[in-house]
Amino acid sequence: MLSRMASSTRSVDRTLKLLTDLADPDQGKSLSDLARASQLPPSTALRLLAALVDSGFASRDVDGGYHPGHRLIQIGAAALREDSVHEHSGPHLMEIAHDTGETANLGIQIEGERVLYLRQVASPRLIQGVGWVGRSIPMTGTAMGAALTGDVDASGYAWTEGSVEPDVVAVAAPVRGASGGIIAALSVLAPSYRTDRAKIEEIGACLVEHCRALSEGLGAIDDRKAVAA
Amino acid sequence: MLSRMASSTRSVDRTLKLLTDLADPDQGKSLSDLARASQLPPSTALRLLAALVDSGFASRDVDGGYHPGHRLIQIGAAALREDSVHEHSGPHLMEIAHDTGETANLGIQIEGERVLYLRQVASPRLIQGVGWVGRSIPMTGTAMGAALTGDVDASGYAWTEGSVEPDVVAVAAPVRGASGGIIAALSVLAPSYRTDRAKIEEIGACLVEHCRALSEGLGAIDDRKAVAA
DNA sequence: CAGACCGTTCCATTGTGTAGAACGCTGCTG
DNA sequence: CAGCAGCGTTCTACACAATGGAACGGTCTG
Repeated sequence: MLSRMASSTRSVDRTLKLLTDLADPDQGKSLSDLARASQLPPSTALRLLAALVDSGFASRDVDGGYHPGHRLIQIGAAALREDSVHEHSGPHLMEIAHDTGETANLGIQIEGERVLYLRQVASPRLIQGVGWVGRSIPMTGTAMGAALTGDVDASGYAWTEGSVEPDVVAVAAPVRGASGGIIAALSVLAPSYRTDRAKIEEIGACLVEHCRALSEGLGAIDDRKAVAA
Repeated sequence: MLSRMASSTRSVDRTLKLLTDLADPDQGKSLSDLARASQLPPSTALRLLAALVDSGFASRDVDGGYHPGHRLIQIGAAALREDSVHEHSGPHLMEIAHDTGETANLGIQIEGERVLYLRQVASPRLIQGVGWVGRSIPMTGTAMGAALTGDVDASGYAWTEGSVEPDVVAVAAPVRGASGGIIAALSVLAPSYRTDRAKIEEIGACLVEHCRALSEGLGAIDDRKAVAA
C-alpha cells in the first residue's frame, strides 16, 4: 500500500477517512474501533478525532463513544437541500408508497460503481425496521443499478429478486435531468411472497409514471451540474 | 485571534473550516472565495481542497468552482437518518402544513446559541421559493429559540412577529425526548397579513398537539443520546 | 490476581504542511 | 494595444506540526 503520492496531506486524508467511518451506520463508534478501521495508532486517531470534535463534526457521549456532530448534520442538510432531485422526490415517494403499499426509495449513483439510497418512504402499513438511507449497494445485479444505467425493459423499468436481500423483489425506473441523462432512480422493495408477476407490472407502471413526472419537474426547474458527478 | 492552542492540528482545522464554508449556501465557491473566507493563502487552500476532492467530499465543475461532493451527501443522509427526531417528524410536518395551510419546520439547537432548520414542508398551495433547511437563526428573539428554551405560554407555544423575516409570524412549540428534556421544536411560518390572533391560536394548538404526539413517539422508541449536544 | 483492552498523556524525531515567488491566463480599463 | 488586476496553478526550502512508540491508570473477564 505505498499508494497516495497524490498531494501529501496525510493528516487531512486520515481525518476525512475517520469522518467517513464515523457516519457509517455499520461501524462501531469507540476510539479503538475507529482507529482500527482506519489503521491508525490510537494516539493519532485520538488527536484527529479531537479536532473533529472541536469543529463540531463529531461529538462524544458520556461513555466516550463518538457520534456525528451537529455540524455534520447541518452540512448534510444543506447539501441535501441543494440537491434538487432529493427535494422534489418527496411527494412522489409518498404517493408510490401509498399506491403500491410497499417501501419506496430514491437512489443515485456514487463513486461510479455503487448506488446510494438517498431517501426512503416506508410502506404505510408495515412498520419497517431497517432504514437504508445513507447506505449503498452495488450497481451490478440490482434493479437500481440497472435503472441507473438505462438497462430497462420495453415498459421502462427493471426488476430483480433477491439481489439486495433474500426474498425481496426490487423494481426500479430511471429519473432524467434537464440534459436528458439519467441522474437518479426510484425503486420499490417488496417481499417476494406477496409479489407476483402482475404486482410487479403494476409497481413498474407506477414507478415509470412517477419518474416521468419527476423528470419533467426537474427539467423545468434547474440543471444542477455537479450534483451526481 | 491567537486562540486555538488546543491540540496542534492546523491543516485539519483549516480543512474542516473549508468544508464548512463549502456547504454554506451563502458563500461563493471559487478557490479565491474559499481561501479568503478562511484567511488562507491560495496555494494552501488549493492543496487542502484537492484533498477534499480526492476524498469525494467536494467536487469541481467545469468552471473550476467547488461543490459539495457525493460523500458529503452520503454522510449527510446517514447522519440525518440516525437522528430519530428528523426521521419521525416527517408525517407531523406534513399534517401541520396541510392543516394550517402554512409552512411547517423542524429545528434543533446547535452550538448552544443558534437554531438549525433541519426539515421543512412548504405550504401546500404556496409555491415557496426559499428553503431554510441547513440554515440557522439566532436563539434570542425568535419563536424557535423560545420554544427550545422552554419559554412558552400557558398553552404550550411561543410566537413572534418579524423576528426571522419582516412581516412573517412565527409560532413554535417544543418537542421532548425520552429523558424529558427539550430536543427540538416544530414551528410554522406565515405571512402577517393573513395571520390574526385567532389564527395564531389555531396554529399554536395544532403545533402543541403534534409536538405531544411526536414526543410520545420518540419516548417510546429510542433515546438517542448525543444527538443535539 | 493476572491478563487484556481500553482511553489518555508525553515527547523526541521527521517528514508533512506551509506560504512566498513566479508563471500563464483571462478580462478589464484607460 | 498596452497595462493592470485577479485568477488558478506549480515549485521549493524551510520550520513546525504531525507522528507513533512508550508508559500510565482504569475497567472488565476469566
